[in-house]
Amino acid sequence: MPVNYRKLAASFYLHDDVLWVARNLLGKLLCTHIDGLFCCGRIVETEAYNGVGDKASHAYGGRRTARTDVMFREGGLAYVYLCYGIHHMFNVVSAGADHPHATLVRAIEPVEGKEEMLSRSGKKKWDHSIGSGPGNVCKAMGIRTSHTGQSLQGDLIWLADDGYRVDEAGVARTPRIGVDYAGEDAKRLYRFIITASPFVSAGTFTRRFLSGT
DNA sequence: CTGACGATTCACT
DNA sequence: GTGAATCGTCAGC
Repeated sequence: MPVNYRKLAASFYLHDDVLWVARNLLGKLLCTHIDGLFCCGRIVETEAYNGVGDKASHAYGGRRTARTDVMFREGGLAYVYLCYGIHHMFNVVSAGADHPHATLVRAIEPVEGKEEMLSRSGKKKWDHSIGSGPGNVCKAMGIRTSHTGQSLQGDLIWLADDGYRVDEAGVARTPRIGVDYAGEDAKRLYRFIITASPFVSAGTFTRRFLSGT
């Protein structure tokens, strides 16, 4: 990892407000050293899943199963699950034990290891879709469901700060994507994006929401 | 054991 | 905009 990167401290993940975590993950670097390849990308889109009271969360109502168990553990772990039988989704578990908070990383801007990401994506030509959307993020970074439960203090998957700062004017909040089933919770502004990034997913939805039409 | 379905993506119209 | 791909998870029997 480049010398100016600082791995996020364990204390970052213990914050009890998942909205704070989701907001402050913007601009941080998601790094992986998987299959012998080092890659990292700057996080530009996140979604917060706010504990047992959030209908959109896998932990809603205190549901604790083999899959969701990791969310109930102390913050600082990776929660990776399979969606639609095909797509791997990477989440950052936060807060203390028995507070199942998670933040889904939905988009990154590739910074290091771009060739490896392109290769993993299976695409021939570079384009924004490489880091856009939660399934694509995992594909590019090599993250798989077998990595669920991994410590983010470890050397497979971790988060880093290189001093980059995201000012409030460059951040927007919208409802989350694909959680229409969650009733009132579907409307909450739990999605955070760096507005100017071309890697942010769900562009049509995002523009419509932000323009109020 | 069975069946319905999902925090999605992509090809095609 | 529509529909198919594809399989682990979980509720229910």
